[in-house]
Amino acid sequence: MRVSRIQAEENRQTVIDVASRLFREHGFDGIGLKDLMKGAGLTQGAFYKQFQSKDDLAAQASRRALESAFGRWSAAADPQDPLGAVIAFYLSMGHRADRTDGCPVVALGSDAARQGADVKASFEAGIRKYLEMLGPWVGEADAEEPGGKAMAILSTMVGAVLLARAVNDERLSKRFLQAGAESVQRESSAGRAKQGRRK
Amino acid sequence: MRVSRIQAEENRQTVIDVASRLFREHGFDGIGLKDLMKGAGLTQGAFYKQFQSKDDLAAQASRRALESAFGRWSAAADPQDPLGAVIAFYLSMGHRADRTDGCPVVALGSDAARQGADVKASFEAGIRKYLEMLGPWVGEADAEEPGGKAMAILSTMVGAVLLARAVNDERLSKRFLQAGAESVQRESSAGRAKQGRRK
DNA sequence: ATTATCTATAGATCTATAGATAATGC
DNA sequence: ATTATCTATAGATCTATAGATAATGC
Repeated sequence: MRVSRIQAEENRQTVIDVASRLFREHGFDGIGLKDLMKGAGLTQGAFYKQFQSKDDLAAQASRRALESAFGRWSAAADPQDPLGAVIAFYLSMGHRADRTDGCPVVALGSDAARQGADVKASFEAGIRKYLEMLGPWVGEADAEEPGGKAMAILSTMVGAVLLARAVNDERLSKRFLQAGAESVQRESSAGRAKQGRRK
Repeated sequence: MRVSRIQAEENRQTVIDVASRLFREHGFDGIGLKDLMKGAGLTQGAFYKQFQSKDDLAAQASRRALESAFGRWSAAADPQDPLGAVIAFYLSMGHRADRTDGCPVVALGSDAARQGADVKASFEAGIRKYLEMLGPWVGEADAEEPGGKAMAILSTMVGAVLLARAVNDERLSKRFLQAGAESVQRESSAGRAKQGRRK
């Protein structure tokens, strides 16, 4: 029954990956350890050799989910128009429909607010990375502290997808995504104009 | 043990009120029927004479929560500068700290996305009311369909509070709220300028 | 000898239902 | 007679732990 240390570490990573997706789909309270472990091909009994508690896994899975989402932004951002490219997939009906692999801030933001400091630390680290990436795109210098324009734009993007998911009417959802995209474009081009970098 | 019909109806309303607050605090999956009923001074056994299921209560409590939040907007909105007044409390550290009585879209938006059509219908109705109220404040005519500017502004407000709650660092939270407020003011004054109503 | 995973289980809690009780409503 | 609420419980599920097993690592 025992497996090698390498295999055990691989299993641990698989559990974190699976949890990062299943938590986004069902919420932290919406799925149990049994189903999380089953998703990784293991049984519930193996859990506590790998993690301290369900909260511990929630923190690690949140970190993993944010990293994965950041990777998507990096991959999508083509050099010509990185913000436009990110907006195109973030503010889309595809993203609205795909909680499992979508942005964890939207999928779990309300849940994260009820969690402990560890889960919030994972979110905070991921959110800071988003802001660092957004800053230069909207005409803000690389700075220690994130800029207000990047923060407002991220808020608009997150809010638009959250609202698009909270309603039944798909036409209304589309309008939230579209309105968000237009607003972000306005805000960002105003920023770049100030720097004399309007395209 | 039996109470009058009037008392029974009062009890029902109390359960809905209590649930609208406790769901915002703990999430739909984070609190059970026993504690919900205890909050209204009843026992769990009385639940199913009043509601079809927990989902049924979730839909009714969501409706109640949105109505209550809309009431707060109406109360806060002074005629001189209604948007400014709403922003002042919505994008505040007080609102960040008070999930229980705060905006249900922020407190339960991620959860609502996982719920059935009834809960989403409650959210949709409430969100449409928010938009109807916002429209005229940002220079949009009263129309059948909500305007894009109001939708973008609501997205920014919701997103800013969601992000402010998902991080540990209070300074970062404040900056999200501040950045959201400034962005909304920019967007709305641009709207009013177009209509020649700049103050 | 150590240990990663398994099966089994403790003890709590969850939603929902059943039957008893006592007050209302006719 | 009806019924709003109560106590009690069914049956499922939850997190966490205990002990068995079998392969690894020394």
